[in-house]
Amino acid sequence: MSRTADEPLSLGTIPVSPPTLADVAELAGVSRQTVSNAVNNPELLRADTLRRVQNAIADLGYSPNRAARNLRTRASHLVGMRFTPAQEGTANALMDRFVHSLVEASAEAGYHVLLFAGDPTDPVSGYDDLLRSTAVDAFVVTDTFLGNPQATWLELRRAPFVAFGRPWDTPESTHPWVDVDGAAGAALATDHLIEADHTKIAWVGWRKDSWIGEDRRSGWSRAMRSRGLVTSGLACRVEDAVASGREAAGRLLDESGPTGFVCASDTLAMGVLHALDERGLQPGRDVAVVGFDDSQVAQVVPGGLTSVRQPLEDVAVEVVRALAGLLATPPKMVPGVLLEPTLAVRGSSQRR
Amino acid sequence: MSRTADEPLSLGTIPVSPPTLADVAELAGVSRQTVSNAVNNPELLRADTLRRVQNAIADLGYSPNRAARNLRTRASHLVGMRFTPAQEGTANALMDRFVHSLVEASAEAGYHVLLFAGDPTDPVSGYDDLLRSTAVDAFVVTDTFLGNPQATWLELRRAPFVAFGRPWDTPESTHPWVDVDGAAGAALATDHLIEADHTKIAWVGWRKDSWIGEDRRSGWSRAMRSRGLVTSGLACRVEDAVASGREAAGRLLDESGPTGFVCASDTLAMGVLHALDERGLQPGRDVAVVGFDDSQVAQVVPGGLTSVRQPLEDVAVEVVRALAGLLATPPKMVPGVLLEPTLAVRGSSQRR
DNA sequence: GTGAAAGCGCTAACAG
DNA sequence: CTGTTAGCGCTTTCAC
Repeated sequence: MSRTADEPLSLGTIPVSPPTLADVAELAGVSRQTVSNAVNNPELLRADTLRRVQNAIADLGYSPNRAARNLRTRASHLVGMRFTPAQEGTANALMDRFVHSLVEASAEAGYHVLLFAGDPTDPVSGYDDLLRSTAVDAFVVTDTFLGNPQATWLELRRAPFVAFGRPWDTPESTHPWVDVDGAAGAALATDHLIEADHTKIAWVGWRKDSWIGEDRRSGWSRAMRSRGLVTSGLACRVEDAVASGREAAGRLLDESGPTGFVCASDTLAMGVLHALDERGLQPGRDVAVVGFDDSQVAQVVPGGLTSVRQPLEDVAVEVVRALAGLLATPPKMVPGVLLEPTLAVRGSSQRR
Repeated sequence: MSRTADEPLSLGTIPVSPPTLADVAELAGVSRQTVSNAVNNPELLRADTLRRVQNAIADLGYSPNRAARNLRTRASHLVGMRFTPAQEGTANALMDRFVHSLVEASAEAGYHVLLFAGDPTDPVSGYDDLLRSTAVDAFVVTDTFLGNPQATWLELRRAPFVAFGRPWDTPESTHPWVDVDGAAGAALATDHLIEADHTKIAWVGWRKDSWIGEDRRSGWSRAMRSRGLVTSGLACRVEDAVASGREAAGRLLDESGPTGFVCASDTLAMGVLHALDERGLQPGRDVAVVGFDDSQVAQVVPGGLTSVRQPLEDVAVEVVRALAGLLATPPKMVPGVLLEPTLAVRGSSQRR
């Protein structure tokens, strides 16, 4: 069952072994090294030699063996990203949209994205093995909802990584990061409602232990105050779930009678829509609602849900840019990058 | 245990070079091969030797270098999956849910998932390079909405792959596949409405060139006919978009007055909800609606959208099982696997 | 500009 | 059971 002399045989479903540098060299009548140069440093070759080699490469359908190249260059051209299951019932498909963008942006920089699972209870699981086995060149760290132990851990190990999300809890961190200005987003949403003559605008946000949540909330309160509008009695902090948003909206409606809601997530905003629905109030006409993240839910719900949209495509591009900087020789450290969100205006915030 | 004399230096952000087999061997006082055996064939070692080696491995934090192992074993333990951007405004986050499951299922089988981008206009782009550079051991092919040129292409190259989706257009294919019985799902939805005493149940489906769409449609018509219910004038085929679903539902409502809708997707079902909304009809109470795919939209839309749910976790497990079979020596070909969907019942199909 | 030699870290085959 | 030998396919010196 072993490979004899020159005959590459098909092992199970695996096709004949692909051509190697040596095969190309033989066909082109040059040495292996010259083929390598043709691939990696074409400017070193004489024009006609180069063409001859390139023809041989094309004829054979040669592509350098990744494992061999990785071993030699000590680089895998892979970026690892932990991909934990989104909890169901949450409108938060944000990460998925980001992954798509990341895959595309990485491809342009010559990188592939390696997804790995991790024990949800251990924020650091999965990284260690990939790092020690040099399976990836760097990581993209995303799940920074509550603090960011991964960043601290990776920094300690001097592993190259870029975070999507600021190091809220560790301001002394020096790793590259890319983030979206949540406060600006919430302010954008609030201003949008204020311009439509709303004055009692409520905030439905996340538990206080979420840095992101507090950031977004600050945008709401800043926008309100800058227009001289009161905020007291108009805010609440709950779990990120439809039911929580519904309850919170019901309570706020009963107690303070807001005419507008700005929410920390589309999930919460959907909860607000539920509450309006129950009371026979129509979104947009009676009460304005703005969500956050511009999920698919916001886009297809009847009437449409106005929502703050994060520029995830740009985030991915910046992440890859930072990654490329980290991995360059010498490394070029890219400082933190903060991007501005936009507002996708739909029926839930407009009188029809 | 720290490194001796020739201390590897830190290159930029790259940490000290990780320990190798030789380092472990030296520390444990055995040969490199013994360490390799301790990792790959522990049963070959004497208990005390094994323990000594394992201690050394733990002390050093050793993990086999992937590239070297890949080169030697001609396997990367990576499965490639093309990840094309989902079109926005579509409730179809199905693939994302699948990817999550796939990552988890793969991890248990010792595989990581490599995502790659591809030119959306060329269904085969991206595969070729990965295959020739032996960067992945196999592929998971998913985007089989309209036919499946990838499968044919990969089969021709004898590349190992498993498809999520049946080879509708190439029944002569012999590759492994896993799919969900769409006809059964639609029948499930239809029966659900029939049991609630609906008799005029409409079908809102996809363009006729979609095999999947026709399959699902057949489940509806079969269920209707088996109860002696008429189907004529109750079906339409449109683009998979909210607006199309809305128009189609409006037309059907005006012309045939159905009291129930079964849709080929949640996106279309959302369109139906729009149409009901416009006419002041309440989903569930006045008209029943069932979607397909149980997207997050179905879960969070006010009232909830009843939807056919594909068992994606199981699909992923079966895909990995088939993959493992393909990659085993000798390969064990797994035949096609067809899984049954379930129905997630929510407000849109129940009188409240 | 091109070629020859060396070796990245690992594991398959064999010898002891 | 353990150690020795060889080489996966590639790139990095360094001669020519």
